[in-house]
Amino acid sequence: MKPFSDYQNPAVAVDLVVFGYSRGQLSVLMLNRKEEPFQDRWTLPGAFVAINETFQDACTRILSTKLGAAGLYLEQLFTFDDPQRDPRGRVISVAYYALVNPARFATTAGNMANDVKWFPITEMPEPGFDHRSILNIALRRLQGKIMYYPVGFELLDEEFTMSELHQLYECILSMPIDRRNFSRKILEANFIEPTGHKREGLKNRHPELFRFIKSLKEHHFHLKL
Amino acid sequence: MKPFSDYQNPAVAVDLVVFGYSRGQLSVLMLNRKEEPFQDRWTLPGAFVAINETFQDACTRILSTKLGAAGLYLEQLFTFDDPQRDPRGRVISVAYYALVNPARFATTAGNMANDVKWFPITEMPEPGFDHRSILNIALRRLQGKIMYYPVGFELLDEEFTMSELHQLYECILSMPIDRRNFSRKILEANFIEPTGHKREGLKNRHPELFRFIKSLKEHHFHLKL
DNA sequence: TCAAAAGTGTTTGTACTACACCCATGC
DNA sequence: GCATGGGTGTAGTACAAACACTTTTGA
Repeated sequence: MKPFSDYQNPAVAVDLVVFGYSRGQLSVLMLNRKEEPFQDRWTLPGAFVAINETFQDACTRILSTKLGAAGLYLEQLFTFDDPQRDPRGRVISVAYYALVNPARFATTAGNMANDVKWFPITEMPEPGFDHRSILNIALRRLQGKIMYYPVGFELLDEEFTMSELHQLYECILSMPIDRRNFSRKILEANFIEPTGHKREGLKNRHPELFRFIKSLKEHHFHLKL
Repeated sequence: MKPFSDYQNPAVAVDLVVFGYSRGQLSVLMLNRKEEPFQDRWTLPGAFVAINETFQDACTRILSTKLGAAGLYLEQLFTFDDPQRDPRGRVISVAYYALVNPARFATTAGNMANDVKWFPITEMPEPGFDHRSILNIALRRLQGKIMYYPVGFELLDEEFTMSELHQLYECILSMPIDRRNFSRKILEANFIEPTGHKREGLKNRHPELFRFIKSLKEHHFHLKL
C-alpha cells in the first residue's frame, strides 16, 4: 500500500542542540555551513530524516559524524513548522537536545571535524535559519529539567565534587545559589552518593567525591532552589 | 530551487487531543474511522499537513470541520516518529492538544458530525494507532500546565463560581484539594476577579461569580497545591 | 428549622532562607 | 600561620496543610 505517493510531502529534518559543560561553562556544538543558504554562518548540526529512520537514528548519525559520540542523553524539544523557515523549500524541523561531557570525546584534540566548534552560550554567534529560537527553547528546557532530573549525570565526570555540581547548577540556571543550602538539598534528594575518595592535588582542603546513583537514573525527584 | 524532489519524504500529519470539560467531567473528542486501517475504531481527529500549511492551520481545519469551533487554545505536545506507527506507510505525527468549552459549540445538539463523540477520559475506548500514548502525554501535560497557566479560562464559562474552578482542578489533577486552601491560593495568584454577580436559582447560598482577567492571559504564575 | 453548600479564619508544622563557624591543605 | 576553599550547624521566617465556625439560601 502506497497511499501517499499522490501527495507532496514536506521534508523532515532533525536539528540538534548539543550541550557540553567544561571549565565552568555551558557550551553548544555549532556547525559552520559550507553551502548556501547561510554559507559561512554557524548553525546547529542537523540532518534530513530518511524514510525509514527514527528521529533518534538521525540524531545518532549526526552525533557520530560530527562528534564521534554515541549513547548520549537525547530528548525531543519541539517541532518547527514555519513554511518559510528554510529558503530552499518546506522543511519541518524536529529539534532535539543532547547532553555530553566534552572531555570524553575528541574535542580539544584535532580529530573533531574542523567545521564544528563549541561555543559557550554567552559567546554565541548569531546562527542561521531559526536556530536562535531553537537554542532559546533548549536552554529553557534544560533549566526546567535540571530541577527534577539529574542532568549532571551526563555533563560531569564519573566522580565529581559537590562544588562542581554546585557550579553546574549556577551556570545552567544562571543565578547564584547558596552553597550550603544547595549541598543539603542535593544530598536529601538522594540521587548522589559519596565514593569514599577525595580529590587530591588541590592547594586547599581535598573535597569529597560523589557519583550519581545510576539505578535512580530514571527516578524523578523535585528540587526547590 | 527545488532541492528535495530527489528524496522520498515521510508524510506529516497532525493529531489533535481536544479536551472538553462539562458536568464535572474531562472529555476528549474522538473520531469513528470509516476506512481501514482501524475501521470502526475510535481515534483522535487528525489530518495530513499540506505542503504550505502550518500545523496550526491543519489543526484549525480539523476543529472547524469536526466541531465547528475556531480560535481555540492550541499547544504542541510531541512528535511521534515510529516508522511502523501507521500501517499504510511512514507517517510522522505531530500531536497537539486543544481546550474547549463544549457548551459553546454544537455538541449536545445534532449538528456535530455523527462520526465524532466526546468520551470522558475515564470511559475511553481503546483507540487505534498509537493514540493511547498521545492521550497519556496530553493528560500529563495538561496536569502540569494547570499549575502555572489559567487553563480554566478555556474550559469554563465566561463567569464561574469558585467551586466550579475547584472541581475542575480536582478533576484534571484527579486528587482531592482542600476547598478553603484552594480558594485562598487562587485568589492570591491574582488571575481571577469577582464579577460582582452571584449565581441565582440554587437551593443553597448563592455563590459569587468570578471571571478570568484576560489581560493576564499570557502571564505565568505558580500554584502550589 | 434543617440540610447543604459558601464564605472566612486560625493554628500548626515543615522547609526554605540566611547566616557563622570550624576544618583541611599548600604555600 | 595565613589564605583559600570545603564541611557542618542553627535561628528566623514564610508558607502550606489541617481544621472549625458562621452565613446564606430553598424547602
